[in-house]
Amino acid sequence: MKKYQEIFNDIKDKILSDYYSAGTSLPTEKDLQELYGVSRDTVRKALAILTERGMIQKVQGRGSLVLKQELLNFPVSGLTSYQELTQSLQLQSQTNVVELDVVSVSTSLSKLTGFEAYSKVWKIVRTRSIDGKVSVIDTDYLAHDLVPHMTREIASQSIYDYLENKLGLDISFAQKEITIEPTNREEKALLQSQDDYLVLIKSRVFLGDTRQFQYTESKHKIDKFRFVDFARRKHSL
Amino acid sequence: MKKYQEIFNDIKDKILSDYYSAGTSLPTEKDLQELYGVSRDTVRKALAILTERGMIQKVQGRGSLVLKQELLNFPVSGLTSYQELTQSLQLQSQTNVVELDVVSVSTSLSKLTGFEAYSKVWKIVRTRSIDGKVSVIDTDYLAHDLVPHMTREIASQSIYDYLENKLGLDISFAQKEITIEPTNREEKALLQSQDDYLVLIKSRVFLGDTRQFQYTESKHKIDKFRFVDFARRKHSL
DNA sequence: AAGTGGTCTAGACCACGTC
DNA sequence: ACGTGGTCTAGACCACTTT
Repeated sequence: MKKYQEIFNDIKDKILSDYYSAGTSLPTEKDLQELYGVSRDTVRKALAILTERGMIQKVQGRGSLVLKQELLNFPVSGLTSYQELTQSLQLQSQTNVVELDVVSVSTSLSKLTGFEAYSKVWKIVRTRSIDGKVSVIDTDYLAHDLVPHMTREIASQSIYDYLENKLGLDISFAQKEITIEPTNREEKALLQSQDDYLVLIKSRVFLGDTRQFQYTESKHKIDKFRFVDFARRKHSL
Repeated sequence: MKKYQEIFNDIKDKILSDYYSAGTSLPTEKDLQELYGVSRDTVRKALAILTERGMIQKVQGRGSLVLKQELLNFPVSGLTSYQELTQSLQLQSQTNVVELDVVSVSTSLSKLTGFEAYSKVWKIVRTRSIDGKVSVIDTDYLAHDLVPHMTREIASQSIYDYLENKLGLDISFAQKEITIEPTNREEKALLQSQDDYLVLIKSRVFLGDTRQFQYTESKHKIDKFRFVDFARRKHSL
């Protein structure tokens, strides 16, 4: 583990356990430097991650202030998988695999998904239920050359866990788009709903070496959708 | 202007103008260091911003790859004001000030907005129209002690421009939440719409010294809403 | 083996806020 | 005046990819 990651973790835990509480200041960079026995730059790297996550705010001349965490409990932002989400919130959740096939990418599907035409991809359709009620329909396309093996068993658990921990893929970044779309008959049936609209999240997901391995359309029941974000103002940089 | 900002700007412009084109590599850090006549750390700071914005991806041992920008044209993410947005997209947009008052914060309004009870705030209701059609209703609450002066004139232009450039406020970060809500009669009238739902964006916005100066509810017509985001996977850090 | 980015160090000086 | 974080430098060594 890198030193700055360990320091970040330690400070993060201390903030979450209220050892450093909201509204107070963290120790100065000089003090943290001595506390952990590292250079100032290493401390500053850890503080930079805390800043980016919205846990602290640095004010020149004053120090690093600990921010209130109340609104940040639900991290739909930042590329978190459904499985990780329900686990961290301890929700009772069930996944049902509706479809699992290998398909060839047509030219129109290529335009939508970003995958090369005529390449092979897995198509996986799943429904996600909480308290026995379907709240999400996921349609995943996975590059077949990066994910040669896939089963209903894996798809009903966490695909991300399998990709990262079994296949060792380095999932790195995503481009996402959220819109509201009219619901068709099939979607109404799957969602067991008469709502005329659903929330559609399209994402293209890439590995650390910039190869695309996934395209997903995630359709949320309109009353089950909530997106929480922490944003920093990017001045005219 | 800071050196790393200038370097960031220069590389950003070169990417946008296709001087460095998607799929190719940036010069090495050593080359950039010599090109700009700075230390390696300063180059790395500029590259870190490009990475965070999703413009490049660094791959150890290979270099900094330029990513495709196609999905990132519409930066609703990252705390951009409506005025800045319509300007950068060159949309014809009109703002109509429906209400402008000073109100005292009740206990319930305090809970919603995050402002202290019994403090004074501006309440501003505005509609935003594109091509003569209302697409957004904004309800803003601004801390009166931080913004002592407000007019219909300012509210119909850009409030953010006034706050940053006239008052010199340092707008820094926000906590945002996006949900879909049923539309009431008044909202239907303002949006000139029969839709049963609208997109609600609640945000609390803070200054660099962590004082809250704004709470906003932004209600979007459901078919006019689009949210695009670039997200990096935050491993179990 | 050579070249790339990733981490870490030690030190300097500046900008800002508080006292 | 002092203490804080912000910027910048120069150099070392490590991890990974390519040749």
